[in-house]
Amino acid sequence: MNRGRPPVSIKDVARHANVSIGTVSNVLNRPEMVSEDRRRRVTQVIEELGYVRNDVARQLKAGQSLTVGLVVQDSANPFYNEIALGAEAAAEKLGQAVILGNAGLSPAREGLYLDLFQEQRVRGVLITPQSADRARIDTLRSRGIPVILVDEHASSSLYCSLAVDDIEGGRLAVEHLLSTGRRRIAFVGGPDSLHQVRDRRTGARRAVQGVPGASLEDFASEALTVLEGRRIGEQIADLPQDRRPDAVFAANDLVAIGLLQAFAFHRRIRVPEDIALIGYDDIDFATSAIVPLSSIRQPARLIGRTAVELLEDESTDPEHRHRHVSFQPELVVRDSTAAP
Amino acid sequence: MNRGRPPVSIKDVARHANVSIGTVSNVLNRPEMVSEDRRRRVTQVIEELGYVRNDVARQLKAGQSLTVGLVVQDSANPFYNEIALGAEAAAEKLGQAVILGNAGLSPAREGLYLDLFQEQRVRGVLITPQSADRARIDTLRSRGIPVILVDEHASSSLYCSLAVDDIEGGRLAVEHLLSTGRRRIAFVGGPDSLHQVRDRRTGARRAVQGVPGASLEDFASEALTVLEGRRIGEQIADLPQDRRPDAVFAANDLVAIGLLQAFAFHRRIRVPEDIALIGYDDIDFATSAIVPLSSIRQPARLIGRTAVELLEDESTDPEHRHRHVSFQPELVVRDSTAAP
DNA sequence: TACCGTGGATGAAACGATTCAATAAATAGG
DNA sequence: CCTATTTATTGAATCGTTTCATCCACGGTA
Repeated sequence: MNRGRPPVSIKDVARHANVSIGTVSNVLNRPEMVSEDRRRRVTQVIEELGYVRNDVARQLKAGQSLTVGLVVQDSANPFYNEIALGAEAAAEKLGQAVILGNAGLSPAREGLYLDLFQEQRVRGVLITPQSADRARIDTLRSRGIPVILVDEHASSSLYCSLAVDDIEGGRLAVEHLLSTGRRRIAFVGGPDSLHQVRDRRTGARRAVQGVPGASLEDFASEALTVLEGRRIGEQIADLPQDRRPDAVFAANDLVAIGLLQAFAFHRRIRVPEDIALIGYDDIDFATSAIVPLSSIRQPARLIGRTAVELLEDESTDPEHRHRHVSFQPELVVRDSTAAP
Repeated sequence: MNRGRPPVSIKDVARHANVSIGTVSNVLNRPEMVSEDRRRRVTQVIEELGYVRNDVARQLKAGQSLTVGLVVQDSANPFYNEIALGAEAAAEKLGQAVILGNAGLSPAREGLYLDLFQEQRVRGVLITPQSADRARIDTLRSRGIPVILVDEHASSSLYCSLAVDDIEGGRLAVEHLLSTGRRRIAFVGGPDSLHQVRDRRTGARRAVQGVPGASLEDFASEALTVLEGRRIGEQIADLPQDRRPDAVFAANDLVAIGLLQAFAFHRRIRVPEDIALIGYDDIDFATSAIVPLSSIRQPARLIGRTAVELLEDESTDPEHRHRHVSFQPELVVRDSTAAP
């Protein structure tokens, strides 16, 4: 126990090794500049005293940290976890660390983490924004902290951004439903402040257009969660059969899983016989849902990795120009959309 | 864009407001000590210049940070995510932040994050350790950084710890299986270095003992993941029917979901008719599995919250005595263990 | 012998905040 | 009007690093 005992500093090491502070620092940072015997002496003292470099002081001096802040919409969504994993892996390669802030679907908490990261002088911020309100993010940017918009295309050219083509994804999903013979399609998702929701719906609309007899009905959820999915599922299940859709496109897999639960509970509705169902994100649990879930896959790890790489480029390359990277979604077919 | 432009410091604010550095600091930290007009002047300049306190410098001076490090075994497991959510919520109340390190089931990465947190001089570390090797953790402790063992009972009295009674949990699970008439029970889990695995198995053994005709067979997995669950599931499915168990207790829900997938793929095996299945942790996705999964619930959020509170106590109360908090698990019955 | 260059080591300044002793100003009391 | 007391403000020291100009000793060269 050494509660309260002040931790060993570089000064202590210097004293014990009978060298100057500068020498110890050199041993740590450019050992080739230090003579053999001193280096050995210092290294040994470091070992003996259990010295650990104080990164706080180091950062203060350097004015730049090796920590990247990542703000995600909802850490309960495995999709964002995958992004985080990708980012972590890339950061590790660069000798950096990722610290995660979970906005938990609340814009207020999003702001809270942005403030915190700003105070901590992180090297940059990766964020999956929740609303179109860019004021806070612009502020960060104007203070000189690089920001990368993840899973969203920047309209301005102030940021790097990376995103999957959600319109294409929506189109893929609904085209697939149509190809299995479904015509009365429902779209479940919300709130509309999320561009993911808007874009996927747009793609869905486009797919429906021009197909004779095909229609798209909208069911607005308040969040992209299992709970909301279940709620809307009950609504759909309660509809008279002739007004019920024969296929549902859910804005993400969590919502789809909620729908599935509701349908399974009202045993009257079978998936895919009565209603076909497709989700979005292709999270791991889609495979293991009550009925294995068709979905639109996004390269989540790659997104996370690329975000960190863009940040690194922005903060080291003086020639850096903001880029907007686009990824393509991919259809994954499972039981939930088998032809009836 | 102000790339490169040095950020605004307290000095700049002082200069613009025609006051001393100390006064600005006072406006920030004890505004009641500063006269009305100066306070206004300073506040206004802060606004104009967009000054943001540099937390790095603040921490250096203070020698203590407001950041808590949390190292989890595997962030892909929703159970640990729940713990993180609980910890975050509690930290927020104390004006602190949680930074997450994901060991990804690798002891090496666990060590890496411990080093990182140590360099960052975090206020303390919450960790769900992966092996019995306490050397690294002891080192941290001896350097004066408080450590809380999460989901594990400390044998020594050097740490606070909190855990769920896994022996009891194992007993609950298998007793339930026995109560539905199953006798040939299989336990799937590993590696044995995880006390969770050992304890849950021990509980299972105790439940089986003394029940005539009941047996417990062991299937060792290499990790507690969906993938490993699927692998063992294939093995079990390939057994001749007379050597097959009639119930499986999986060491956690991810493994259980993997088993479920394997059984569903080999359509020969129906759950619960042919084999009953129970998992552990009661993650959200247990409800929405192919067959809704029975499980043993642990109060994950509460665990996270309590961990932060213990840490706070340890780092502020000079009278602090290490505590070992125990939680009770709870049986949740769903379709996967319905009587045959 | 005087001079120069060089590889190592040093000491002090700087980063941006907090804190505290010292000071200045204002107020009260006699 | 002088002193004592309170209150507001300041300036300097400090935290633990890194960095850089300076310095020193030693060897080689003219």
